[in-house]
Amino acid sequence: MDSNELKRAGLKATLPRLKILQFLENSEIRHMSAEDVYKALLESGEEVGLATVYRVLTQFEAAGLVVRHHFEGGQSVFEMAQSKHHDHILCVKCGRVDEFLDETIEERQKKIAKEKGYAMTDHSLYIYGVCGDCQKDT
Amino acid sequence: MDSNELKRAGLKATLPRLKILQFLENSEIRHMSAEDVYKALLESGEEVGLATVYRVLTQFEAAGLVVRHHFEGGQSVFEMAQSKHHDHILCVKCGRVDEFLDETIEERQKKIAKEKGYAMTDHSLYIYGVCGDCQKDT
DNA sequence: ACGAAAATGAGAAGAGTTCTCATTCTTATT
DNA sequence: AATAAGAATGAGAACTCTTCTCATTTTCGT
Ligand SMILES: [Mn+2]
Ligand SMILES: [Mn+2]
Ligand SMILES: [Zn+2]
Ligand SMILES: [Zn+2]
Repeated sequence: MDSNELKRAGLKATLPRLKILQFLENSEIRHMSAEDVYKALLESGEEVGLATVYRVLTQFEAAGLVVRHHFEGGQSVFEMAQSKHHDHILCVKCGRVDEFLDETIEERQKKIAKEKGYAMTDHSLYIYGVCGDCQKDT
Repeated sequence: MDSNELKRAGLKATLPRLKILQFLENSEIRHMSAEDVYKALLESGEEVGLATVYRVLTQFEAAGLVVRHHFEGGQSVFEMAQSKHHDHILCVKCGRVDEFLDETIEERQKKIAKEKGYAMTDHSLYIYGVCGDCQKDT
């Protein structure tokens, strides 16, 4: 029962929130835009408004249930929060997304922030390239 | 004469392009949105259309004269291209932007791309935090 | 089951950016 | 210097993504 997960997050267990949470948890695709989630729910026969999807994803983000990313292309992309932070490498041809965590980079970032006198709150790192599969296709 | 710089870039030396290029070159602020450029030109009495500013900045980007960044907040931000690539650390309170270049991070990124089988084309790294000045203010 | 408070959904609105197309400007050629 | 062909401009329409508004529906403690 996901309703407990919502309760724990301080959110009422409404139908739209349950549907969205279940969908995110069960989807094989980890990184999805609000529109992706909306369309997928529609196609599986679930009735949810687009405005609600946006609202709920933002609430999930605030509650720490999901993480929002700003990949190139203008839309926000969401994924279920994992225990450990990670960064992303994306294929500019097919949109594939891979994840990585590099402690050296993480440390360096902290060092840079300190050197520049900043109290670091966050960071975002995206590597763009052509994935192995797309390199084959000519 | 900036017109030569434009010619070299394969662009006709039109008045709007010259104005925008001069403004970018002489501005003390390095990182600006299209709207910033547009408003600044208006205020200094120059007549340029907003659509033209967007168009010209995109052309300058394609020509390698300027670099486009996607800072948080949804707008594209532009700066005159420098000889050397660099990344950014931004204050979430006042919007201040500092630049840095860390060879260790650069190398690590290449390594990660290789490990994941990607032919790396680009990367973007933003560190967010509270700058020294803003830490003082309460 | 009831009622107060919160959430939803449809569509309007907003922000940032691109597009359309009639008019103006640039530049190569006389 | 005048001309002409093609390119660039600017005003506003249009587009995309996201948030807001508000009437209606749902949740949940009693
Ligand atoms: Mn991820
Ligand atoms: Mn910079
Ligand atoms: Zn690919
Ligand atoms: Zn600051």
